[in-house]
Amino acid sequence: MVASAAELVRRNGIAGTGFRDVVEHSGTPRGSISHHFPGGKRQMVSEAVRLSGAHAATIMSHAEQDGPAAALAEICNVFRRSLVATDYAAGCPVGAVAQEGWREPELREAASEVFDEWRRILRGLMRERGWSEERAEDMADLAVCAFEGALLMCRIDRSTAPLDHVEHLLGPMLEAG
Amino acid sequence: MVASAAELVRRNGIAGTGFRDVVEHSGTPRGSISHHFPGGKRQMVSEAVRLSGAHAATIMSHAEQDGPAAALAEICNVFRRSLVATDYAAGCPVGAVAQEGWREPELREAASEVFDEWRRILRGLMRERGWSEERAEDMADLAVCAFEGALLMCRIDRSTAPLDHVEHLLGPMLEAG
DNA sequence: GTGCTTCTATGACGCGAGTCATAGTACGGC
DNA sequence: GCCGTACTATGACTCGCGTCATAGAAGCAC
Repeated sequence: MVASAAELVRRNGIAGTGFRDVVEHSGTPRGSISHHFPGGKRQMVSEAVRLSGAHAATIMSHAEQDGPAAALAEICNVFRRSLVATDYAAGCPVGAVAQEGWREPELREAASEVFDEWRRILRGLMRERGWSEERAEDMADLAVCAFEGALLMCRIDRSTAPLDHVEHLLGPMLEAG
Repeated sequence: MVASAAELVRRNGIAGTGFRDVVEHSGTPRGSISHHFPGGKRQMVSEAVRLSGAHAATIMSHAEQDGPAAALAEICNVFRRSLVATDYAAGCPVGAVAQEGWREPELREAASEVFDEWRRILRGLMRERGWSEERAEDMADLAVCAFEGALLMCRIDRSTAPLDHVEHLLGPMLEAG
């Protein structure tokens, strides 16, 4: 159910994702919404964001031993495949929450933690490559920002070019301190 | 009225911005909505995006003679001031449409044109600095992606640090081919 | 089997949204 | 003075949403 919510939020945003859509998409019973999510929609979206964030973090960690550029390439590949497979409907659920749900403290905090973990992973990989703490932090910020922005722009362009360019330019930068 | 719509969409997104909010914020008569916007909400948001996009384009153009880094710095400064002045409520209306309104062809096209113009401006400035056509295109993509992503992340972090980092890292890159 | 907890089914409720119809007003050309 | 056009006022209508209340079913300890 949380996975379905994440998938639908990716595509349609928070406001565009209703409980009715979620139960239909997941095949779960409708009557148990308020039982599993006593916190209502906020809770469901919050959990969906954390799930997606953790998923992305493990993807990056898979390429951990190959350095920061490989981690970026890996996550870009996954999202690029999602984009083309869904005809550019699937963006990033965390970005969706950052855009629509930032007023809700619960959602803002969930997104914040996800972004922090992503940056922490990249920072760690860059430090292993000999980056200074400060430069690693700045660069990790840049990478995550560019990645999120690229997902936005890919949908608008109906093309993976922005993501390709971001990966192509940022990859070498992440390696060489 | 369009300006008010742009301002409200920046803050609350499309779904979070109703006609009632717009007429209240702008002080315009409520009864004339369907007269001025026969295309409904879509039309209003579309015009708001184009207005904001043109506004940002003129801001970048003001620093035109000082090169691409100055143009980026200028637009970053404007949005940074908006962020702190509104306690991190004001994001980018174009980004909001890219996230929420991309399914509506009219909105998608409006956002697409705005992004294209921004990239075109940056590309032109970089070509003047001796960049190759291909590298200039890639780099312009990266700059706009990182900028949009930074606005997202600034709201979540409640800090201008992501935007600062993007500007500091990207500025020198835009100058030196 | 009985009773308790956990989960599911169904539907009603209230709210706020976008839209639209109808009526009213201001104003300029002739 | 008259009329056509441009704009405004008001409110009703429908629709879909999140939420909640109530009732029913399944599993399980004893």
